[in-house]
Amino acid sequence: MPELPEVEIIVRGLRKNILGLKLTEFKIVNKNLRYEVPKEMEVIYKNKIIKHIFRIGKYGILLFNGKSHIVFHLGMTGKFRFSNKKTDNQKHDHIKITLNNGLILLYNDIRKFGYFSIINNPISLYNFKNLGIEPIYLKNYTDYLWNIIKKKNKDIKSLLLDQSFITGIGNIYASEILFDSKIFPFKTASKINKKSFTKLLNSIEKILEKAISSGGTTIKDFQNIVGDLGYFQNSFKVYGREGLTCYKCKNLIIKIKSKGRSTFFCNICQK
DNA sequence: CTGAGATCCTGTCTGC
DNA sequence: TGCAGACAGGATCTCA
Repeated sequence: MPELPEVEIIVRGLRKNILGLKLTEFKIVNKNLRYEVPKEMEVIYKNKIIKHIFRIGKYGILLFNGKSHIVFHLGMTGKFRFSNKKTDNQKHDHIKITLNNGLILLYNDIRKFGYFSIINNPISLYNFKNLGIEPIYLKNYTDYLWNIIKKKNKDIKSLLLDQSFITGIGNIYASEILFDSKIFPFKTASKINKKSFTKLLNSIEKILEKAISSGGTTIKDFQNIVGDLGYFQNSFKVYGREGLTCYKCKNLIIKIKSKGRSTFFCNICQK
């Protein structure tokens, strides 16, 4: 589900609804996520106040008064929902947070690839997860990124999915970004010229911004915190369009599976 | 340093 | 209708 735009939408929703509230209970319903949810979280966050909520890459951060904060990752199927009923239990609910205004925030994750962890210094995420550049700051790191890209012998699509290069891009937006910048997904990164590279950075910014302003992408089940669906999928040019005609050249969109991930492209428009 | 493939897990869709 | 297999917005590990 969640690439940078979806996580951003979730984080904005949380900020709007629970910033400044106090947790009256932090309950672990099912600790089995990608990493086991630390039991002490139930004690640590009880009666703590949410001071800041923000996003780093595909991670969400909740800052509290005190020294312990929370980092969460939504994996493929992680989602939040609000409830005002204490008895609201659904299959695959993992975390139940009760706020001092009576609202209950539930974290549900079917495939359990997401997680909740304690973090003391959020900036340390950049180090221990080895995160790369935030898409919003790309323009400030043009030289840095160019120096990396011209040394990489892997294909550009793999590089875009590498969170230690640029953080936040996932499988859907990688295909869309490469179509927008007219770059063939399996082109070796080091062979991309400066002009295409500049176009690539522009496309990353453009596509991600448009996705955010569209409320994210809903293919199966992404929804924001109050249940609204995203609609960026209506703007897809290549993702999920294999066998359909390219909007630009009328050639058929191709799907290739590589490294376990599907890649969509137009082999006329993308060189 | 690369790519390929497996793995974690569950639900849904496709084809026979 | 049933069932096996493929596939899914991610990240990480092993092996070649």
